[in-house]
Amino acid sequence: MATIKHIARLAGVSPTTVSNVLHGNTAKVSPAVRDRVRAIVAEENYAPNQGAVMLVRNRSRIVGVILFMEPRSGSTAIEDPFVSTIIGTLESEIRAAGYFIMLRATSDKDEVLRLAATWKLAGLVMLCVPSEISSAIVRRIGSPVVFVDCYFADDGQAYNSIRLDDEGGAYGMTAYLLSLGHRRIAFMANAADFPSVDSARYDGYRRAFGEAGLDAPGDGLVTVPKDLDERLAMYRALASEPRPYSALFFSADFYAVEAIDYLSGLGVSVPGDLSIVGFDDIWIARLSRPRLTTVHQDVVAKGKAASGMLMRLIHKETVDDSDVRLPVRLEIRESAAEAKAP
Amino acid sequence: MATIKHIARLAGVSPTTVSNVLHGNTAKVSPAVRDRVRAIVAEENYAPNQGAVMLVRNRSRIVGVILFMEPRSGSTAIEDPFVSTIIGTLESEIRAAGYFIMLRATSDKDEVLRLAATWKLAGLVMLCVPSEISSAIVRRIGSPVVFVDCYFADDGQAYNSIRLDDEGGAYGMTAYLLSLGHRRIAFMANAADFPSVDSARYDGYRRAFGEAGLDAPGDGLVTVPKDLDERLAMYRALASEPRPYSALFFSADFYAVEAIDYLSGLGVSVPGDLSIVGFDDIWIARLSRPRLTTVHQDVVAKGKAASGMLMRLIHKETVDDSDVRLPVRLEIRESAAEAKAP
DNA sequence: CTGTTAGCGCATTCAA
DNA sequence: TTGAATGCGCTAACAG
Repeated sequence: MATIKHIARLAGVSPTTVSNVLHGNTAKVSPAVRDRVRAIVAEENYAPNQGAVMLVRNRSRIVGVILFMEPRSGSTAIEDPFVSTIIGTLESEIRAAGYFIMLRATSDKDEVLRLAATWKLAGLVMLCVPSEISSAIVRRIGSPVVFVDCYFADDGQAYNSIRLDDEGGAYGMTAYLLSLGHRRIAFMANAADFPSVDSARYDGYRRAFGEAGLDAPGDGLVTVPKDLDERLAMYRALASEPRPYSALFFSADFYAVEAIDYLSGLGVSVPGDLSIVGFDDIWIARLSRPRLTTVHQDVVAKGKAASGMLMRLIHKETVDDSDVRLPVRLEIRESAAEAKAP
Repeated sequence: MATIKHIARLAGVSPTTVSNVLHGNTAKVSPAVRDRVRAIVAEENYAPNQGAVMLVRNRSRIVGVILFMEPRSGSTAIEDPFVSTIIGTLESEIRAAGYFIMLRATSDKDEVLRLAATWKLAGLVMLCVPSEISSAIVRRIGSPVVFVDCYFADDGQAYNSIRLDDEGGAYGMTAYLLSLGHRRIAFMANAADFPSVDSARYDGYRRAFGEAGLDAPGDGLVTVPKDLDERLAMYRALASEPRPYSALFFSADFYAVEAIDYLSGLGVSVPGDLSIVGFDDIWIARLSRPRLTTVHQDVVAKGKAASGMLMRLIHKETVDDSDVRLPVRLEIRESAAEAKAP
């Protein structure tokens, strides 16, 4: 293992000089020495011991990417296509910025705190964290944190946040369904606890009814179970006559695609018998049959925004907008159609 | 930031004693002191400075997860559903073993070497690495490495490897297609350069023909372009009359699903006009219409096997089987049917 | 322009 | 049973 001391010995200079060359403090080093040292550094394949760097700077070049995990949701949320896309984008952005990625799935705020402390993390990106947790973390952590797709309690704290125009997207989709003549529209979400992505989308859903001079159905909010079997039972109930709804607006494409697939198997025609739409536009949305009408978001832009904001925070540059709301757009494909006349 | 020294001061003992308590060297510490120190450690939320630990042990508790990336393939391979599933599994397994995950996508062997050196990695898991690279890495790295889904040049080196029975799986699928009466079967892969996953699967394809007393078509190996537009052009060519093949055996579900979708849009009936099958059984395979007939692999088992083997290597335990071949099975769904009589 | 030195937090050896 | 001393590799302040 090449060390600075080792390089210095080979070059016949002191460790400090090597360190200066490595850090580009070339003003302090003669060109001849600089080139000689550089050659040896390259030749010996020198790589700094990041442990030593951490120790002396009290900071590492690691960015923690924290994936919030439901306590009981078994193994892995990473295979969610949305999550994997954002992780992929974050990886390439953070790497390009010269940092290293530590990936961790957890549901425990203390674990996040411990991770940041033990590795002296340069910063963190937190995905899909509920508000109690983000609040506790922001209050007690030393490193800069950027939250992606999180909503926060109104507790007067400052959060650096990248999210979507969830309310507006859901508003647009609901307005579109209303324009097709649907009135019995269900908003389907895991849980619309306030504040959260789902609650913001639910707000948009209700606003669309309100602005159309209509009341949202009293039973318009439907909880999607996490358990697959329970979910399939729910799909069956939604399909059986008399159909309780004419359109299902899922807050996540994943479930929408699953529902389309399952209901097609049951002989329900989508969108002939039932319109089904989603939110997110994950890449399989256009592979489903019929292709899913959904709300499109730009996940790559989201990853870039998150990593860009984090880097500015790390470098203590000013962040003009610390609550970015990325736009979304309605992506009309085939899974929603005009409501049948009653 | 709580340090050992800090804890020691609070407990009125020496740093050494605190260290002994933390490491469970309880034989050297009186029970009273032990409990007092433990209480303070918990209260102060002590977390060791991993930089210092790295420095003194010359080893970190980080496992590198390296995702091989085609040099020109743009951003992110992580969103490949197979890759995201295996990363998710690795994350949970490695975390459970008490290690941290450093995720990195790269196509550069020197970068891998530098990563291992600079972070004193405890071990590495390398995904889908071509043989030239694995050979160079294994020769020059200090840390244990487990390769997942890699094939190796016959260079006499020892590789720790987890992979599938690729040859057998492709054999089984091809035999199945032959039993349906297909003869004009194309084997569709990005590149069947030897040695690789694709070449092993291609071997299985040819063996099935051989054992049936048949010759594989001379034009049986078809290269799938990486570029989407080129791929779509190829699908069109495959669909136009006279159809060059009656069945397409894709070496990856991803392309099979894409082809089914695209060709359905062109009015080609699958499997009526053309049988299409895949390999891997990614989760969207059962969402496609028709559902994809494919070769199923157990990705979770693969992740567990990889992490388990790596942990044994890290702890210098003996590894009985350093070249694990996980079984696969034919998953017959709907996308392949009997060949039409000519 | 170059070298000497101190100290970051921890594990470990040796001494008490 | 406890503590003092050492050194891991590096950066930065300072001295030459």
